[in-house]
Amino acid sequence: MPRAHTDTLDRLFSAAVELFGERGYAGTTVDEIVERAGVAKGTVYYHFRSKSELVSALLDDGLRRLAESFRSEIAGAPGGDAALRALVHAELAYIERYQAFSKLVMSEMWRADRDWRDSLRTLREQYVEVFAGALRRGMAEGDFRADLDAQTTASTIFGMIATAALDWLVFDPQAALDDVERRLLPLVLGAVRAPG
Amino acid sequence: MPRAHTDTLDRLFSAAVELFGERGYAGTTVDEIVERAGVAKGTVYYHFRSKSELVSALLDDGLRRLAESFRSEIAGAPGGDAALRALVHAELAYIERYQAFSKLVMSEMWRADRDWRDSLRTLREQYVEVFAGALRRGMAEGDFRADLDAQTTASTIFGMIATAALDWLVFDPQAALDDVERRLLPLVLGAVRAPG
Amino acid sequence: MPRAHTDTLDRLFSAAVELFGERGYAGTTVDEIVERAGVAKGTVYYHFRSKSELVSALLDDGLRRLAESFRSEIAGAPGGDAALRALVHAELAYIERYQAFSKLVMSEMWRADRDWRDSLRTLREQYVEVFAGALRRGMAEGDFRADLDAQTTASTIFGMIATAALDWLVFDPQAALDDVERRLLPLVLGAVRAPG
Amino acid sequence: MPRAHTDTLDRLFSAAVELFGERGYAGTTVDEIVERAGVAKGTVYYHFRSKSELVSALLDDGLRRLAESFRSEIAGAPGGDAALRALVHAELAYIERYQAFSKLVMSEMWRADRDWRDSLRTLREQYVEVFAGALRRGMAEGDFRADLDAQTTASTIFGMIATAALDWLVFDPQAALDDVERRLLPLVLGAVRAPG
DNA sequence: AATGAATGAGAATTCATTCAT
DNA sequence: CATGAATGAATTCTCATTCAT
Repeated sequence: MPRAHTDTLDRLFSAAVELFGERGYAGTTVDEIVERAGVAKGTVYYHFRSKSELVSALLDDGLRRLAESFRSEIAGAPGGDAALRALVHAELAYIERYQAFSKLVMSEMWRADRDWRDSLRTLREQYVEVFAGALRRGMAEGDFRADLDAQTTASTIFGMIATAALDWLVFDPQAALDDVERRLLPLVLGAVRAPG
Repeated sequence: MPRAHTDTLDRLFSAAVELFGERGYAGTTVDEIVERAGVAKGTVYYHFRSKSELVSALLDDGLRRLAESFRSEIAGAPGGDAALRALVHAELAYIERYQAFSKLVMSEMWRADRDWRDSLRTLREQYVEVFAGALRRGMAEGDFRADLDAQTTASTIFGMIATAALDWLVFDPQAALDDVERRLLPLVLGAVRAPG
Repeated sequence: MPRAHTDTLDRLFSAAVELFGERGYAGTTVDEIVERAGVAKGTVYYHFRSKSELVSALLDDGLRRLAESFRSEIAGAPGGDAALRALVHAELAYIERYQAFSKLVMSEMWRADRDWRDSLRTLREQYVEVFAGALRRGMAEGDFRADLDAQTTASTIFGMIATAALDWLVFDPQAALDDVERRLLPLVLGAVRAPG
Repeated sequence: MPRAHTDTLDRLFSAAVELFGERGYAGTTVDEIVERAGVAKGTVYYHFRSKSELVSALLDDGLRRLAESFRSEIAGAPGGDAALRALVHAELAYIERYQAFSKLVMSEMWRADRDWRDSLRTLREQYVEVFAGALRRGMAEGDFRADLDAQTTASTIFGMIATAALDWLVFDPQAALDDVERRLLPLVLGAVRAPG
């Protein structure tokens, strides 16, 4: 029964990402994960060499999903401005859908000494590159200011969206995503648009 | 050889904040803290009921410092625009000076079930209020767009500055603070300024 | 090498009861227990939430054994007098066989603020009730004085036997149980028998 | 001011005996003692070499008091029977007055490995000897059974009274001492009196 | 005579990992 | 594939004791 395998892994992934998001990597125990997943403790070590390999797999998985989400969102955008709007929407939607994963990433991003450090670096490079691409298009089209440094602007805007989204989820959870987007979008566009 | 009370606590605080910033709360052991502080293990438990109470005290202390820094920075600013520039500078300077504390705050801000949850809430409210004040002045003076929601804009801009600063410290540490500020300031001002 | 579940718990129980009997609860370390039991330290915490829960389990176990021992002893006794003789014998035999447990109970019985307080209360109620039953039979049959208060007499006689037995074990260990019983029985019977 | 010294020691003694009675020797910390006594921690080590020396001093003190109480009580008793009645009264009164000390003694009496083991042995020998003296007088006068072993009977009766008294204090504290004595006395006298 | 900050060895508890089934 | 009892090193926390004041 091939379903069984996938099912077990899915339960493990969901439980792990939720808990890591809530309590952080070091603050989450394997016991808590297996309890929430409803599987036995040995099962984790049947599928993964260690706790840190579990988190690596988790990051790689989430990373793949984020990249896909960004790429498909930006695909049909006619210009840099439209692409940036689409990315704001995509990032907010992603964070809403994968809250736990997003919290995990924001909490562990600045750590120095982790085994899965590289997964996070790759994650960051990918999304920064997608944002930077949209920015460069907008600059080339004259919509965005020409003096922007695409790289740093990209990571700054990514962080701006991420903190706004998490702030909303944690401190004002009953607000609608649409409202958040409506308030955030002018700030993002204002930050990069050419004046006049 | 008993030390002066303040000295012992200072050493403990410095060591703890550095390590928590580097490795997170759960990733840091009390042994590591006391070794770096050069005090005995019992000393932590003489002054604090537990490891988590040490973090609370740490947060309260850093919070006080941040609020002071903001208030003194903003004091002489002639208007909303100048105040916002001053706050960008102050936040960057604070994060550079208290890197470890800043990482700690960013890592723990989104956690749900921590003992020091309240300290973090208070911290957030205070700095959001300072930013919101500057924004309201700028809106009243016509420099900033009139349709801004001061609260959410404030927290978004704070997060924008914080992620930019941490990104710089972690991924591009040899860059100068001045450069970061020069690249960041137009984005922040563009985000809130009235067009035209 | 995992052992059968029952075996591990048995070894833990035996080791713990011996040590608690010798040194008291607070005077016994978990390290000493696991060393004597020949298991790893984590095993205690796999089976019990804490050291104090181990004591509770121990008390509940010993309590069950004592109740069984009393009930089977008294079963065939033809009258109150015979039942009381049987109980004296049963209690002495129990204390000789479960010395450590008995010392533990006598040491902790008068404590106010323990986690296992309820286990001890139940223990006391059960044995007092068995003694009181025998006393009531003897009173109804006219062998025992009619003015006895069955409850308080029961607990007094239980304590009388217990202190005599422990005194013997601690201060005169080479004496035979038979001798102790021979010297004790007239005192017990004299205490309750109707004169004449 | 010579009062001060005595006062401090008194507070220390009271606090220590109460806590040792409630929680046992090993279960009581020096911190708890000094907190209840309202003195600083160093004070204990100014007056005593160690925690175990404090308990030794405590035992010696209580022991002296018990011996005095017994001796004065028995002094005017005309015969063995009257002396035994007086001792029952004295022991009950002592336990009521020095509850904590009594609990301490009963809880630690059966331990093997204590520093102050000898103090307890001496205590036991003294009170057993007083009871044995009364018994011997009663046997000589023909009031008590001639086949009693004075030593074991003495310790048994002491334990009988002690457990009855503690049982009363712990499990039925609102009862009056007089009632306890009235119910206990016939049992004690019945245990040793010559029949007929 | 008394204090209380500081100590560090030792005790309780946690937790990632292993392995026989 | 999956289990869960067992492990033991690492970790948090305790507490009797010291000592400069």
